[in-house]
Formats: sequence, structure tokens, C-alpha cells
Amino acid sequence: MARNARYDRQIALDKAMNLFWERGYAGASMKQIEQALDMRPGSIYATFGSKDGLFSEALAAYARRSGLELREHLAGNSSVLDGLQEHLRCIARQASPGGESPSRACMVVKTLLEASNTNTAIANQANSILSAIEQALTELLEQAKLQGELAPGTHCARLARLLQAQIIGLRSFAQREISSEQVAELAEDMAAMLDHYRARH
Amino acid sequence: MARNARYDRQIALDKAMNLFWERGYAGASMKQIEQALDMRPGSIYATFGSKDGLFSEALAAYARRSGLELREHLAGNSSVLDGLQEHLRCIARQASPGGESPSRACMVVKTLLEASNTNTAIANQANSILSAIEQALTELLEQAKLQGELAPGTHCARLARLLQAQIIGLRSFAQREISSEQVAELAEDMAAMLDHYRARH
DNA sequence: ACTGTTTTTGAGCGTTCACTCAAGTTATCA
DNA sequence: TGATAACTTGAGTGAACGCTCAAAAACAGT
Repeated sequence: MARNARYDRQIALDKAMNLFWERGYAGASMKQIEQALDMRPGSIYATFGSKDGLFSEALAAYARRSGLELREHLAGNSSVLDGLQEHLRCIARQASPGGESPSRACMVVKTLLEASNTNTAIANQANSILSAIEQALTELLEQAKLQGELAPGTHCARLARLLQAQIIGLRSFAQREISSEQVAELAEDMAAMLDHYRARH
Repeated sequence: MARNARYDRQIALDKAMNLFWERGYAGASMKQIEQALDMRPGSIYATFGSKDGLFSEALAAYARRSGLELREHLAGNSSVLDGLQEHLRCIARQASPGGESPSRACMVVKTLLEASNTNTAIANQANSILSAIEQALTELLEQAKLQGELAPGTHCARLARLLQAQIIGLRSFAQREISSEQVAELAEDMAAMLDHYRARH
């Protein structure tokens, strides 16, 4: 009865995510978005409603992608702590200069810092994502404690927050003009810090 | 022979700094700046040249202020490491919800993340400031090593970068909707991490 | 008080912003 | 193949952007 859309919603969303990740919410104009998605304004607004709506979906897509990445790193290691340390090193590799990422820093953190006092809805979304990540890390660490990897007295929620702050610090630090070697060293020092929470044998 | 300026340059700069710190570069419009400084556009442009120029001076003022704060915390402690730990705790106190700061996050980091792919000049300035802080921390730690506070084998430049990443992580994390108690715990955990680098007696 | 210089003022400049919608185009199904 | 419904198009909307400048106002020195 009717015509099909010329664009794949997921592909368009991915392109939008990359642009927003690189330039931020205010830094990406609709003109640039039109060019990146190869879509005219009418199509964009018919599909995503508004710039806010598009950004919101792009941020959600980014969070989904990041979650998958963490789970992959964990799946590669039988030990939770080893997996988390591998995750830190992998972040350092991705966040090194010359990488193909739109930005070395985390899009959620960029969003949180940009939107906190200017766009409540978007800031709330960033908050929710970080809260969910904290929760996931806490559960992961609880599991590690049960398996005897972590010292029995470990306060897992607290360690999860420390770990999240480490990751935020690592990725934001990597946004500086700095050598990939120094970023790798930083990740290594953070991984070493995790060792102090291991159970003693 | 002529009229004096009605405005104190430093006071105006301070107000601009607070607005930019709160809302970011793009998030603070000239209209809002006019209102915050109680100055009309002509006066602002005569004094600071452009929005970029004003922001640049405001960022420099912020960096100066932050440097003074660190030196104060250090002066209060005879030990360098104690001073740095006190500094972490003080950051946590300032970055707690309900504080009077325009933003819990660091203005330099906010600027770095916002400007990195949109405004080269401003991003370079943020980079320089962070580089100078790293340098200052390195020298501070070298001094601590000479005084026997740090383990003799400590790689001070590397520890300085780790410390900077901690501070960036702490302050960015604090931008989340989170209790002041949890921010304080996070600072405490970071301070504890510094203890691992102390010389053993 | 007058003069000379500087500062302040604010209407308004051109541009860019996010966004709209009537008209045109195209795939689908009878 | 023609009718129909959905999608695409892009010129154009009003508002907000950073910024300018001629005129008015205010002080310092004579």
C-alpha cells in the first residue's frame, strides 16, 4: 500500500551517535546532522521527533554498545577482576590518540558535564545510565566476592563507585593531548590498584 | 581628562567565570553574560574583545584560583602526601551536593570535553592548564620523594598523572546526583590509594 | 562651568539556529 | 497500470545567536 523508508533507523542512529559523541549536543548542528545521516530535515523530524529526541536515542544506543563491550571483556576471562583489569587496558587502547573513535572521552560523561545545568532531561538520562553502570559493577563485584576473588570485607558498592570514577578519570584524562604510552601506563596503575582489593591467599 | 570605567575588571571576570563554569561555553549566551556582569554588549566587547576572549580569561582566572587552593592545602600540612590527601577530601567537600559552587565538576575538564572537537583554541588552553598542573604535581612528588615520604623507586611523573586522573574522576563523578557521603567515601578511597606509594618504615 | 576624552548604551546588524509543511516522489497492492 | 498511502524534499519560518556602532552620558582637568 505504501512506500518503505529509504533509511535504516539503526544505521542513522549510529551515525548520529558518532557525531554527537565527537561534537557534543550543542556542538552538533542540525545541518551537520543532516549531512552525516544523509537525510533532509523533514525525514529526521518524522523519524526522531526533535534534536533532543535524536540525541536521547543516540545516547541510549551508546550506553547499549558500552554495556556489550564490558560484557565481552568479562566473558573472555574466567575471573571477574581479571576481566575488569582487561577492560581498563582495553579502554586505554581505544582512548589512545590516533584511534578511530569519535572521541577519546566517554559520551555519557561528556553529556553529563555539558547538560547538567542547561538541559535537565538529558542530564537525567546521563545520570540514569551512570547509575545503572554503578549497579551492574556492584553486582559483578558481589559475584567476585562470593567466588573468593575479593577480600571478604570488601564494600562492593563503594568499590564499584571507585572503579567508575577510575574509568571516568581515565577516559577524560585521555582526552588530553597525551601519548598512548602514558595512557596505557595510567590504565596499568589503575589495574594495579584493583589488585589491592583481591583476597589474600 | 576622561571618565573612569564603572566596572571592576576582576569582579566582572569572576562573575563570567562562575557563569561559564556553571553552564559551559556554548551554554552561556551573551544575553546571560550581559545580565550576570550587569554590562551592556558594547562594554563587554570593549573590555574583553569577544566571547572567546572573555571565556579564555575566565578559564585562566579559574586555573589561577585552583592553583592557589592547592597551595593552601599543602601549606597546612608539613607532609606533601598528607597535603594531597587533604586536598582530595577538600575537593569532595566542595563537590558535594548543596555546595555553593557553580558546578561540582572541574571547569577545565568541562572545557576540555566540550571544546575538544569544536573549538581548537579553547581546547588547547585547557590542555595547557592540565599539562601545567601535571608538571606541578610531578615536582611536588619529586620533593616528597627527596624528603623520604615516597618509596624511593616511585615514578613521580607517572604517579602525578594517576593523581590527576583521580581528581578528574572524583570531580566528574561528583557531578552525578549522588549523596555527599558517597563522594566523601570516594575521596577517602582515593586518599587510601596514595598511601600505597608511601615509603615503608 | 566648560571642554575634551572615555565609557556606556541599546537598537539593530547579518548569520545561524532548530524546525515546519506543502509539494513532489516512490514503492506497494489491487 | 492506476490508485493510494507513505516517505522525501528543501525553501522558508521565527527566534536566538554573537556582535557593531552612532549617539548619549559621565567624569577629569582647566
